[in-house]
Amino acid sequence: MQDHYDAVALEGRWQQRWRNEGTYEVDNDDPRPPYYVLSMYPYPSGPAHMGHVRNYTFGDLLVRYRTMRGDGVLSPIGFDSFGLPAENAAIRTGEHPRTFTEARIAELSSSLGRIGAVYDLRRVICSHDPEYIRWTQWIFLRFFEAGLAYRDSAPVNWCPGCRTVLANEQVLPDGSCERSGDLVEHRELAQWFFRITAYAQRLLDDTAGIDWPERVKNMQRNWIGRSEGTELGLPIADADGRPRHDVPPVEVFTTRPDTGFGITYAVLSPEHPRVDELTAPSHRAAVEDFRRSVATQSEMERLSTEGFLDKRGVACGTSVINPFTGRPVPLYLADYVLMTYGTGAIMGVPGEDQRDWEFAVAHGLPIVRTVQPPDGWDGEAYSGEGPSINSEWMDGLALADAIERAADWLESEGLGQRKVNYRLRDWLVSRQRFWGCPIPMVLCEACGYRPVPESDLPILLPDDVDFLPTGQSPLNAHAGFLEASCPDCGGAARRETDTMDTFVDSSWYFLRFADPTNGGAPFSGEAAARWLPVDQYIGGIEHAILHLMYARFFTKALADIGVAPAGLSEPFARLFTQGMIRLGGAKMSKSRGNLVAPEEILDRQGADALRLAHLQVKPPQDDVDWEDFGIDGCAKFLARVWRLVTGEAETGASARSGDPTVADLEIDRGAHRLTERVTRDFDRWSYNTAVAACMEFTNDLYRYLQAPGGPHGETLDGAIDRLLLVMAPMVPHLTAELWERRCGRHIHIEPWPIADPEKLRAERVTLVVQVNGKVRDRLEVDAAIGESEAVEHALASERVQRHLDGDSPRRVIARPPKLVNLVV
RNA sequence: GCCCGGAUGGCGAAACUGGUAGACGCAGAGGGCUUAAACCCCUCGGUUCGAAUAGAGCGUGUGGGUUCGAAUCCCGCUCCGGGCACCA
Repeated sequence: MQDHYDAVALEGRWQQRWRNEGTYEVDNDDPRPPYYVLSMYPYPSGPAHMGHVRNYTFGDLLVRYRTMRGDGVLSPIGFDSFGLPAENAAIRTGEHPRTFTEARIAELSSSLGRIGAVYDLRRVICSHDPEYIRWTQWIFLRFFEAGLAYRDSAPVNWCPGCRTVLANEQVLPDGSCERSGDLVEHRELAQWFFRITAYAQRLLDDTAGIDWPERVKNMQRNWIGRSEGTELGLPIADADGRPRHDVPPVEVFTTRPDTGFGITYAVLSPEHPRVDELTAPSHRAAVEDFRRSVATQSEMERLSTEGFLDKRGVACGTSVINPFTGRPVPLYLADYVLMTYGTGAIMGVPGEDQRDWEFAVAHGLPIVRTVQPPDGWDGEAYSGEGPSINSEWMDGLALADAIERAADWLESEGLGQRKVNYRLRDWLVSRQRFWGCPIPMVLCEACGYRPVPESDLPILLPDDVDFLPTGQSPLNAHAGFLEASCPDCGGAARRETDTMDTFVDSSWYFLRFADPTNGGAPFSGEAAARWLPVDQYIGGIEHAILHLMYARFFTKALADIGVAPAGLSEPFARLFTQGMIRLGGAKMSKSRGNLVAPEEILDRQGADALRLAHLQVKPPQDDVDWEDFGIDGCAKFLARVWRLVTGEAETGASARSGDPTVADLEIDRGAHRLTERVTRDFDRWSYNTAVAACMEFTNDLYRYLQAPGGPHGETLDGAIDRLLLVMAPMVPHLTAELWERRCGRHIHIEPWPIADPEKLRAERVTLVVQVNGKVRDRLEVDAAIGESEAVEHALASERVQRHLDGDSPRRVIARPPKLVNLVV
């Protein structure tokens, strides 16, 4: 065992061996306890980038660790292989997205292998695989049957750059496209939706039972945005200011029904369906102008007009009745009232809402306070706690009581009812793109949109297509694809050319992994029940809302319609979100051109050094700067371990015999302590400290070996065994090689070492002696020292005596064997 | 504006339930090995005063508090990061 550490050569050998021997393949009837580790499947963009390396290193560590712990670990990998980049490349070069994508998959797959990540490669799935398409479409049809998929005309976010509709989630707060950065426009289009809002409450409630980072759960709760309030009707006023009974009232939603006496106006969204009906002839021209200007505004412009509320609203020339006072108040249109939230209309209560206050001032409307602001209040609207005023039968009530009383009154008078609103909208899944899963519907002139029969699945994308520079989906021009017959009447029909948002594919792939070759169903209930929920899901924080929310929705919906096991309500029992990698302060990404290619490091220093650097640099959940990585230091440490184990380092240990030395005892104890620390650190995602523990122990071994009176050969062997075993999940190649050389066995199927509690206990410990809380001395004492003995020792210390200044301690706090604090 | 996190040496960080602040690594200094350099091995290192390997003071963003004892718990503030945001 004298040759030098050649990481690159030995890594290739081991990677091949794990693949050939199927070391990490697991069957669905494996007798070991099931454990499902999943790293988010990647979009195949070519060779792995540093973010991939980080993600798959963490996942791989866990797969190997749990395997050594005795679990039957399901470790699958797949590719999120539909999506825009392949289609953009096709538009540029003419290469079919499928061949383009498959080349990228081969590259990515190979680089994942090169970092030493191991998977059950029999279970690989790709979103664009015909079998996967079949079951994605099959699920769409089940959702359609269940009323969870529907077509509706809706104002949509249209990205002119991508020439497609975007989900709300894909529009950035400044109104630009998440992907292309183009300004998103508003258009009215008929689109396919998934009814995720039907699950809003369950998606909210069930966050309580999953072991996810609080931050992510919080983001999801924010996104769902539950709001409790009351919906009430404001009757339309006639010319004399009396309520009309021949037309329905304007419905508004409010969280503050207690402010009802302060309603001094009402506002409709410009898109509200009753605008025409409720506009007086005298105001029609102004209202029409206003609606046109709003429609052509981008989200950005609409936001930028903040602060000029006089220009952002227009009067309708009609009035509605404040049901609390019975008096008429004017009706307006304003662009800040959204048709997509609540009822698309609001009541204006300037006294308690700052935006309403500003609107009232801009339009010369009266302001009536209905909550008494605190003394010295010099602000405008007051939305805090306080007794009701100017509110007749509510006067004097505290805020919470007033809200209840007002809601009760509205309900008892038949004027309104309590209601819960959510910010969450239905999921728009239509994309006017080619490279996605076709939506399995046809449009029959006679029957309308009809689902294609199950026997026709999968509906596949044609190969003979031309990509136009306009970016239009070539499906619209492909006669063979378009042509269809109606499954109901048999008449001519046109196939749907919209494809599904790629988030649909990633909303159920983790279920398919449980049963990836099932030809009669997306997966069997039995297989899903065995593996799901995923025991540990690992991915980037950037998926905190979209992917994770959609996957949760799918899991619940599939369980409800009897496809997934009834008891399966959540897909991912535990979630870990790793931090991003930055370079020069910016997130590393292809579009920024600041990628560091892992391949170069793999060629030079090897996968183990790169993996170790990822583990060591920072706590895994933190964002990390590439500048902070110490690859060289990690490579140096691995070479140090190599020399220690192969005996290149001078040991002389094997020559020793006889009674155990102090070094023997301490090294043995250190080895058990190492085992304990690494185990605990793995279980709590503290990989940086696990690496530190290994380095520390290695340093200790070197020092002991050089000091006179070193350890016996057996002690050293035992210590090295433990060191290699606990390092195996982190640096799998080096440890596998050294282990095989030592004992001819395969380290990755060895059992995980257990720390002997007896050996964790030290015999001598440091007793800290404080005087008035300041450390004045440190004494080596027996670990079993008693309280009085510890105090005795402390008082005997010369340094301590000096600080006691002749006094005897007024109070003694003894925590043997670690600390004595003398108070004078 | 609302909701979450953070803040510790030159740098990344560690400190399990309040009990030795700075483990481990990077960068740095010194020494050993070597004809020499690299590699490798060992040692040092928060800061101030001090000749000191003597001793002492000060130190975990900031101001208070609780406690024998606070990086850790409580209250106020500052700064940084993230999420949501005309949401009625």
